Amino acid sequence: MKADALRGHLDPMILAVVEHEPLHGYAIMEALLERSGGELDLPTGTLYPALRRLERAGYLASEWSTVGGRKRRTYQLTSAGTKMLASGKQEWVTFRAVVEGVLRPGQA
Amino acid sequence: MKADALRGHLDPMILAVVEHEPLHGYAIMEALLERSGGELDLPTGTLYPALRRLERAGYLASEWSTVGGRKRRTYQLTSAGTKMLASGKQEWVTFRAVVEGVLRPGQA
DNA sequence: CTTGATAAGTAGGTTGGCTACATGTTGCCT
DNA sequence: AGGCAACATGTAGCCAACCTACTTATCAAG
Repeated sequence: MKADALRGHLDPMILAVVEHEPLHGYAIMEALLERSGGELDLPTGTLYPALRRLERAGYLASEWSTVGGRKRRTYQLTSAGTKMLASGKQEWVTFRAVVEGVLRPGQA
Repeated sequence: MKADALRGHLDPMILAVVEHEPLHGYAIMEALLERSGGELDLPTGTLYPALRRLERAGYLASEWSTVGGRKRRTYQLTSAGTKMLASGKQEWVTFRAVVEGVLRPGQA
Protein backbone atom coordinates (compact mmCIF):
# COMPACT_ATOMS: atom_id res chain seq x y z
CA MET A 1 0.00 0.00 0.00
CA LYS A 2 1.41 3.35 -1.04
CA ALA A 3 2.31 5.79 1.69
CA ASP A 4 0.18 8.74 0.73
CA ALA A 5 -2.95 6.72 0.07
CA LEU A 6 -3.45 7.20 3.79
CA ARG A 7 -3.58 10.98 3.54
CA GLY A 8 -6.74 12.29 5.11
CA HIS A 9 -7.95 8.83 6.03
CA LEU A 10 -5.74 8.22 9.03
CA ASP A 11 -7.53 10.57 11.39
CA PRO A 12 -10.89 8.81 11.39
CA MET A 13 -9.11 5.47 11.71
CA ILE A 14 -7.30 6.60 14.84
CA LEU A 15 -10.49 8.00 16.29
CA ALA A 16 -12.26 4.73 15.51
CA VAL A 17 -9.90 2.56 17.54
CA VAL A 18 -10.36 4.67 20.66
CA GLU A 19 -14.09 4.91 20.17
CA HIS A 20 -15.07 2.25 22.68
CA GLU A 21 -11.98 2.13 24.90
CA PRO A 22 -9.25 4.68 25.61
CA LEU A 23 -5.82 3.44 24.52
CA HIS A 24 -2.24 4.67 24.68
CA GLY A 25 -0.18 5.31 21.57
CA TYR A 26 1.57 2.00 21.36
CA ALA A 27 -1.70 0.15 21.89
CA ILE A 28 -3.30 2.23 19.14
CA MET A 29 -0.55 1.12 16.79
CA GLU A 30 -1.20 -2.49 17.69
CA ALA A 31 -4.94 -2.09 17.33
CA LEU A 32 -4.53 -0.60 13.85
CA LEU A 33 -2.19 -3.42 12.88
CA GLU A 34 -4.62 -6.01 14.12
CA ARG A 35 -7.80 -4.49 12.69
CA SER A 36 -6.15 -4.02 9.31
CA GLY A 37 -5.03 -7.61 9.09
CA GLY A 38 -1.37 -6.67 9.44
CA GLU A 39 -1.44 -4.10 6.64
CA LEU A 40 -1.33 -0.91 8.64
CA ASP A 41 2.00 -0.83 10.44
CA LEU A 42 2.45 2.84 11.30
CA PRO A 43 5.87 4.26 12.04
CA THR A 44 6.03 6.17 15.31
CA GLY A 45 6.90 9.29 13.35
CA THR A 46 3.45 9.09 11.85
CA LEU A 47 1.36 8.05 14.81
CA TYR A 48 2.63 10.29 17.60
CA PRO A 49 2.45 13.53 15.62
CA ALA A 50 -1.02 12.51 14.46
CA LEU A 51 -2.17 11.97 18.04
CA ARG A 52 -0.84 15.38 19.07
CA ARG A 53 -2.52 16.95 16.10
CA LEU A 54 -5.83 15.34 16.98
CA GLU A 55 -5.51 16.43 20.59
CA ARG A 56 -4.62 19.98 19.60
CA ALA A 57 -7.69 19.98 17.36
CA GLY A 58 -9.84 18.95 20.31
CA TYR A 59 -10.83 15.49 19.08
CA LEU A 60 -8.80 13.58 21.64
CA ALA A 61 -7.91 14.15 25.30
CA SER A 62 -4.89 12.52 26.95
CA GLU A 63 -3.78 11.50 30.40
CA TRP A 64 -0.46 10.19 31.69
CA SER A 65 -0.15 7.04 33.73
CA THR A 66 2.55 4.58 34.70
CA VAL A 67 2.10 0.87 34.18
CA GLY A 68 4.88 -1.54 35.13
CA GLY A 69 7.45 1.25 35.28
CA ARG A 70 6.54 2.49 31.80
CA LYS A 71 4.95 5.81 31.14
CA ARG A 72 1.85 5.83 29.01
CA ARG A 73 -0.19 8.59 27.58
CA THR A 74 -3.71 7.36 27.20
CA TYR A 75 -6.05 8.98 24.68
CA GLN A 76 -9.82 9.09 24.67
CA LEU A 77 -12.41 10.62 22.37
CA THR A 78 -13.86 13.99 23.26
CA SER A 79 -17.41 14.82 22.27
CA ALA A 80 -16.03 16.81 19.34
CA GLY A 81 -14.04 13.71 18.47
CA THR A 82 -17.16 11.60 18.46
CA LYS A 83 -18.79 13.98 16.01
CA MET A 84 -15.66 14.09 13.88
CA LEU A 85 -15.57 10.31 13.78
CA ALA A 86 -19.18 10.14 12.66
CA SER A 87 -18.61 12.64 9.89
CA GLY A 88 -15.37 10.91 8.96
CA LYS A 89 -17.26 7.66 8.50
CA GLN A 90 -19.80 9.43 6.34
CA GLU A 91 -17.06 11.02 4.27
CA TRP A 92 -15.51 7.63 3.77
CA VAL A 93 -18.75 6.30 2.31
CA THR A 94 -18.86 9.24 -0.10
CA PHE A 95 -15.22 8.87 -1.00
CA ARG A 96 -15.60 5.17 -1.64
CA ALA A 97 -18.56 5.83 -3.93
CA VAL A 98 -16.55 8.42 -5.86
CA VAL A 99 -13.54 6.18 -6.37
CA GLU A 100 -15.58 3.17 -7.31
CA GLY A 101 -17.80 5.18 -9.59
CA VAL A 102 -14.69 6.21 -11.49
CA LEU A 103 -12.77 2.96 -11.27
CA ARG A 104 -15.82 0.81 -12.05
CA PRO A 105 -14.02 -2.26 -10.73
CA GLY A 106 -16.73 -4.52 -12.12
CA GLN A 107 -15.51 -3.65 -15.60
CA ALA A 108 -11.85 -4.29 -14.90
CA MET B 1 -14.84 15.70 0.53
CA LYS B 2 -11.55 16.84 2.01
CA ALA B 3 -8.80 17.85 -0.37
CA ASP B 4 -6.10 15.39 0.57
CA ALA B 5 -8.38 12.38 0.74
CA LEU B 6 -7.60 12.10 -2.94
CA ARG B 7 -3.87 11.74 -2.38
CA GLY B 8 -2.55 8.68 -4.09
CA HIS B 9 -5.96 7.72 -5.43
CA LEU B 10 -6.19 10.20 -8.26
CA ASP B 11 -3.72 8.50 -10.57
CA PRO B 12 -5.64 5.26 -11.05
CA MET B 13 -8.84 7.26 -11.48
CA ILE B 14 -7.34 9.27 -14.31
CA LEU B 15 -5.96 6.14 -15.94
CA ALA B 16 -9.37 4.50 -15.61
CA VAL B 17 -11.23 7.15 -17.59
CA VAL B 18 -8.87 6.84 -20.55
CA GLU B 19 -8.86 3.07 -20.37
CA HIS B 20 -11.34 2.47 -23.19
CA GLU B 21 -11.08 5.74 -25.10
CA PRO B 22 -8.35 8.35 -25.36
CA LEU B 23 -9.48 11.74 -24.06
CA HIS B 24 -8.07 15.24 -23.77
CA GLY B 25 -7.61 16.99 -20.42
CA TYR B 26 -10.85 18.90 -20.37
CA ALA B 27 -12.81 15.80 -21.35
CA ILE B 28 -11.07 13.85 -18.59
CA MET B 29 -12.26 16.46 -16.11
CA GLU B 30 -15.81 16.10 -17.39
CA ALA B 31 -15.63 12.32 -17.34
CA LEU B 32 -14.44 12.35 -13.72
CA LEU B 33 -17.22 14.75 -12.80
CA GLU B 34 -19.82 12.60 -14.45
CA ARG B 35 -18.60 9.22 -13.22
CA SER B 36 -18.36 10.53 -9.66
CA GLY B 37 -21.90 11.84 -9.66
CA GLY B 38 -20.73 15.45 -9.58
CA GLU B 39 -18.45 14.99 -6.57
CA LEU B 40 -15.09 15.09 -8.27
CA ASP B 41 -14.67 18.56 -9.75
CA LEU B 42 -10.93 18.84 -10.23
CA PRO B 43 -9.27 22.24 -10.52
CA THR B 44 -7.09 22.55 -13.59
CA GLY B 45 -4.13 23.10 -11.30
CA THR B 46 -4.62 19.54 -10.12
CA LEU B 47 -5.47 17.78 -13.34
CA TYR B 48 -2.94 19.15 -15.80
CA PRO B 49 0.10 18.64 -13.60
CA ALA B 50 -1.18 15.14 -12.83
CA LEU B 51 -1.44 14.33 -16.54
CA ARG B 52 2.10 15.55 -17.14
CA ARG B 53 3.31 13.52 -14.21
CA LEU B 54 1.62 10.40 -15.54
CA GLU B 55 3.06 10.97 -18.98
CA ARG B 56 6.55 11.58 -17.62
CA ALA B 57 6.18 8.34 -15.68
CA GLY B 58 5.32 6.51 -18.88
CA TYR B 59 1.73 5.60 -18.08
CA LEU B 60 0.17 7.96 -20.61
CA ALA B 61 1.11 9.13 -24.08
CA SER B 62 -0.21 12.36 -25.58
CA GLU B 63 -0.85 13.83 -28.98
CA TRP B 64 -1.85 17.33 -30.07
CA SER B 65 -4.77 18.01 -32.33
CA THR B 66 -6.98 20.95 -33.26
CA VAL B 67 -10.75 20.70 -33.12
CA GLY B 68 -12.89 23.71 -33.96
CA GLY B 69 -9.97 26.08 -33.61
CA ARG B 70 -9.12 24.74 -30.17
CA LYS B 71 -5.97 22.86 -29.40
CA ARG B 72 -6.33 19.61 -27.59
CA ARG B 73 -3.80 17.30 -26.11
CA THR B 74 -5.25 13.84 -26.17
CA TYR B 75 -3.98 11.21 -23.77
CA GLN B 76 -4.07 7.48 -24.08
CA LEU B 77 -2.91 4.61 -21.92
CA THR B 78 0.46 3.02 -22.64
CA SER B 79 1.01 -0.64 -21.91
CA ALA B 80 2.79 0.37 -18.71
CA GLY B 81 -0.29 2.46 -17.92
CA THR B 82 -2.54 -0.53 -18.39
CA LYS B 83 -0.46 -2.50 -15.90
CA MET B 84 -0.39 0.42 -13.50
CA LEU B 85 -4.16 0.74 -13.71
CA ALA B 86 -4.61 -2.94 -12.93
CA SER B 87 -2.33 -2.75 -9.92
CA GLY B 88 -3.99 0.50 -8.85
CA LYS B 89 -7.35 -1.23 -8.85
CA GLN B 90 -5.92 -4.05 -6.78
CA GLU B 91 -4.39 -1.59 -4.35
CA TRP B 92 -7.72 0.11 -4.00
CA VAL B 93 -9.33 -3.16 -2.95
CA THR B 94 -6.64 -3.64 -0.32
CA PHE B 95 -6.90 -0.06 0.86
CA ARG B 96 -10.66 -0.29 1.16
CA ALA B 97 -10.34 -3.46 3.21
CA VAL B 98 -7.83 -1.79 5.52
CA VAL B 99 -9.96 1.30 6.11
CA GLU B 100 -13.15 -0.65 6.60
CA GLY B 101 -11.45 -3.16 8.84
CA VAL B 102 -10.44 -0.28 11.08
CA LEU B 103 -13.57 1.83 10.76
CA ARG B 104 -15.95 -1.12 11.00
CA PRO B 105 -18.76 0.96 9.53
CA GLY B 106 -21.29 -1.72 10.40
CA GLN B 107 -20.79 -0.82 14.05
CA ALA B 108 -21.15 2.92 13.58
C1' DC C 1 -18.79 43.40 -26.89
C1' DT C 2 -19.31 40.88 -22.95
C1' DT C 3 -20.03 36.69 -20.78
C1' DG C 4 -19.57 31.66 -20.41
C1' DA C 5 -18.02 27.41 -22.08
C1' DT C 6 -14.05 25.16 -24.08
C1' DA C 7 -9.02 24.29 -23.68
C1' DA C 8 -4.31 24.20 -21.53
C1' DG C 9 -1.10 25.56 -18.62
C1' DT C 10 2.30 27.58 -14.44
C1' DA C 11 3.91 29.37 -9.77
C1' DG C 12 3.87 28.88 -5.25
C1' DG C 13 1.79 27.41 -0.76
C1' DT C 14 0.35 23.85 2.41
C1' DT C 15 0.32 19.72 4.77
C1' DG C 16 0.69 15.26 6.52
C1' DG C 17 2.85 10.94 6.31
C1' DC C 18 7.63 9.43 6.01
C1' DT C 19 12.74 8.44 7.41
C1' DA C 20 15.96 8.80 10.79
C1' DC C 21 17.18 9.76 15.15
C1' DA C 22 16.94 10.12 20.42
C1' DT C 23 15.68 8.28 25.03
C1' DG C 24 14.46 5.09 28.51
C1' DT C 25 12.38 0.61 30.82
C1' DT C 26 11.48 -4.37 31.41
C1' DG C 27 12.36 -9.09 30.86
C1' DC C 28 14.18 -13.04 28.56
C1' DC C 29 18.09 -15.74 26.80
C1' DT C 30 22.66 -17.23 27.05
C1' DA D 1 27.05 -10.24 33.08
C1' DG D 2 25.75 -8.81 28.73
C1' DG D 3 22.76 -8.25 24.95
C1' DC D 4 18.64 -8.12 22.49
C1' DA D 5 13.62 -7.78 21.69
C1' DA D 6 9.55 -5.73 23.01
C1' DC D 7 7.47 -1.83 25.20
C1' DA D 8 6.81 3.23 25.18
C1' DT D 9 7.20 8.16 23.59
C1' DG D 10 8.84 11.57 21.10
C1' DT D 11 11.30 15.29 17.50
C1' DA D 12 13.43 17.33 13.15
C1' DG D 13 13.26 17.76 8.63
C1' DC D 14 12.10 15.86 3.81
C1' DC D 15 9.02 15.56 0.03
C1' DA D 16 5.12 14.65 -3.03
C1' DA D 17 0.77 15.91 -4.48
C1' DC D 18 -3.15 18.57 -4.32
C1' DC D 19 -4.64 23.20 -3.93
C1' DT D 20 -5.44 28.45 -4.97
C1' DA D 21 -4.73 31.93 -8.01
C1' DC D 22 -3.36 33.38 -12.11
C1' DT D 23 -2.46 33.56 -17.42
C1' DT D 24 -3.55 32.80 -22.27
C1' DA D 25 -6.58 31.83 -26.11
C1' DT D 26 -10.80 30.48 -29.12
C1' DC D 27 -15.76 30.25 -30.09
C1' DA D 28 -20.82 30.91 -29.50
C1' DA D 29 -24.69 33.28 -27.66
C1' DG D 30 -27.06 37.28 -26.08
